[in-house]
Amino acid sequence: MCVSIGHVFSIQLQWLLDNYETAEGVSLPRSSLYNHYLRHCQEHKLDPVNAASFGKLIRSVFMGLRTRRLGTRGNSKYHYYGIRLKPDSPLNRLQEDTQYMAMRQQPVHQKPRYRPAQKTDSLGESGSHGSLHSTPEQAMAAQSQHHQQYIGTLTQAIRNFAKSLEGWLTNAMSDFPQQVIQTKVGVVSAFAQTLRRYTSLNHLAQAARAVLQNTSQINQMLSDLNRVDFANVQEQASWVCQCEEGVVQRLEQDFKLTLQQQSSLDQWASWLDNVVTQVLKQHAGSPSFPKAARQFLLKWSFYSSMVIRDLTLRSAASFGSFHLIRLLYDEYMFYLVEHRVAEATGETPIAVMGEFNDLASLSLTLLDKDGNCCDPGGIVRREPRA
Amino acid sequence: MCVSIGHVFSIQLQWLLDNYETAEGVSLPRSSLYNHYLRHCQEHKLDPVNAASFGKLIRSVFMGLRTRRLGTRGNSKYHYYGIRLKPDSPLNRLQEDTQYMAMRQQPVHQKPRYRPAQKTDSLGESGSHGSLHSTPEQAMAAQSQHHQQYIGTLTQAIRNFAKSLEGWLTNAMSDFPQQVIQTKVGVVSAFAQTLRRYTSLNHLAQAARAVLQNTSQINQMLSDLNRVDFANVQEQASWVCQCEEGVVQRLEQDFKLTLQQQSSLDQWASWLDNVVTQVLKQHAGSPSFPKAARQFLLKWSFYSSMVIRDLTLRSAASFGSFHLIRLLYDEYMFYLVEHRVAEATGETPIAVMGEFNDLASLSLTLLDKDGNCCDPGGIVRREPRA
DNA sequence: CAGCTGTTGCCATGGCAACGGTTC
DNA sequence: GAACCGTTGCCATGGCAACAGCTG
Repeated sequence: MCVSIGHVFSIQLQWLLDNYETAEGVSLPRSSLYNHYLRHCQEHKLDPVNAASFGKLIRSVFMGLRTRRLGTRGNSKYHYYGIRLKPDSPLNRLQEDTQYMAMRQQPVHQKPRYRPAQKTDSLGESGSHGSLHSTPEQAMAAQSQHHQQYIGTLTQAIRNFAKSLEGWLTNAMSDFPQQVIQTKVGVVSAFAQTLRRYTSLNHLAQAARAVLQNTSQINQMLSDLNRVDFANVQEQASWVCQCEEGVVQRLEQDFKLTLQQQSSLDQWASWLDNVVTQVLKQHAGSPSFPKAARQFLLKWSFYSSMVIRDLTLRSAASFGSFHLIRLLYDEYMFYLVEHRVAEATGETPIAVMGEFNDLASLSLTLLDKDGNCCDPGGIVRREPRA
Repeated sequence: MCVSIGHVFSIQLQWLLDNYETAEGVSLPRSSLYNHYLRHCQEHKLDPVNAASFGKLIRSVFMGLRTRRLGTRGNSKYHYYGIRLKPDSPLNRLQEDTQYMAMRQQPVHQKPRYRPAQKTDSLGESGSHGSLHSTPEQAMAAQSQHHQQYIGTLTQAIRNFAKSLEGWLTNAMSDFPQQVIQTKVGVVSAFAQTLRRYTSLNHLAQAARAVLQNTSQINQMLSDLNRVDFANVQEQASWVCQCEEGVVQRLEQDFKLTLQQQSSLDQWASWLDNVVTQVLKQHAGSPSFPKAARQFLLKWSFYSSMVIRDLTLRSAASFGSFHLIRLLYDEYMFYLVEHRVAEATGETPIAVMGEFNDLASLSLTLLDKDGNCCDPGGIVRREPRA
């Protein structure tokens, strides 16, 4: 037993020593180091310690680490200062979004910022990535290439919410940061609208994909979902929706199954498609088709809300994931149903619902390709702030 | 300006000195001290600093405060150690749930616990509450007077009870005929259900009240809500819900107004009541009343979801508040509608929707009484872990 | 000069694990 | 002895306010 613990420990330790080294004047975001660690654990089927305990480990291995909080105002993140990824570490390939900070790591207040043409040697000390972008412009460029890191922002925010909701509900106390800055809400053109919704959906889909590919999140979702009291949900919803219990149960089972199989967004999309087909087939050809379709959307949404509600009351850790996925799936459902209605009535989807078609004509499948938009994420994440 | 800041500061300071004093061997939960402070600020229309800054204030006033974390395993709460409420403070009346801890505050491991007849003097040094109960029996009695604090514990117990009741019963009756078991379990689980939903709703209401009383949160909500693109919401929802735009806009305006006025839960309850009345009055007396009522619930929920969706995509800081409030209001809407349907059809609410009435017969108003239990919060927060 | 902005010190809170005392 | 439990140390993260360097 002692042996196995020691063994596991030495694996962790070796991994740390293999991939990181002490280095003056550079820092790493704690989260990226910890995320690497989590990934490592997942790959080697080790169960990870939490961030706090990991901190102890790190500090016991690399003595003398200091703490810094870097980032733009209101967005500071904790960093370990005095450590870097080894230049030859395979992790460099996994996540390249951390090094661009390296160039700002000298205790600052030394000045060589924004001196484009002048290659200051204060940057030279790190032989690795930091120096790959030896001018701010290059660093910027690098940064924009690493937009992927923003994908998780939404889920992170929501997860944080889920976490803090617990606190609210118990303590009934909390205060938001006082960043109440009124921004005028201008009149937005339909085009801008469509564009925004496009990018929103795009980001949603990317975030959702990240969730659905993460085994531990999936597992958390499954475990949370299994705690949901579907009998209660049905009990309340049935009066409102008048849905057959059998249908609802089948959907529940199907959903869990699909989740369990770590389905891709593609597979989810066809699952959703199939649901719509099944539900609406009995109305095919009937003049009541549009009405039935609308009712289906209403009820689908209602059931989703009830499940989300249950998850909230249980402070399910996966609340954020479910919320995210629910948004995306509802949106897709909307698209699917509209499409069916358009087919059924012979109208074009545009006639069914104006501009929505512009958005909806993107299928999830399209969104599933590796999102390479270079939008640094101002859409979903909070604007840098005006 | 400096003067006014100084003035405000001195008010705060005077209030602290008036109500608290240093005292060895006793502690106060930080949250209760901070809650008192918030209440004081609210009453005097001062805007409060956050808990962290309040901590600085406290420590600058009462030097030498130490930190302790007391509570049952997994439920520890931070306390200031070395301070107490003054015996003559009016706050004693407000919240009597903190002092019973006093007798356990000696750094412990000293042993005079449970030595009924022997009046140890280790308790003597504090002239106030701690020493009023110099035997465990008296302490018990005092404790039972402070039963308010147990409200939370009670709900916790109820909930745990409700949760495990089913399992117990199934086990206990494992050798009864299968049908008997099923019937019994059914009855009991319905009951457990009711209890569970009662406690959930209670907590929801308390949390919502905290949100609605917090000016900065309200402001955040307003600002976020004003950014919501209701035109877009309506555009999507109208096809599904077929609601009149005018009605929706009026609701939107009303909602914002009610929010702006920092309405109490009572006022919100009557607002909701009024909404139901307005919407359903055109169906009064009609046989389609129940149907209309159900449709209303569906559409209400759908619109809520759309707004929440918009808030999510904007990463609104007040997302959590809205989510919380939405859960509560939906629940209340459910109750209201059911009640109306029962009236309209002449059935009892129970007939309309079985056991739900048991829960629903609590109005929000009842829940609005000051729930100041210091419930360690096992209800909504995640269970200690299995 | 006044106004921004990144950084950091001080505080809060919370998870986990170790410790020492109690109970069975 | 084993199991349990309250407490505490060490770590994490995050808000706010003060500071200092920029920028206009």
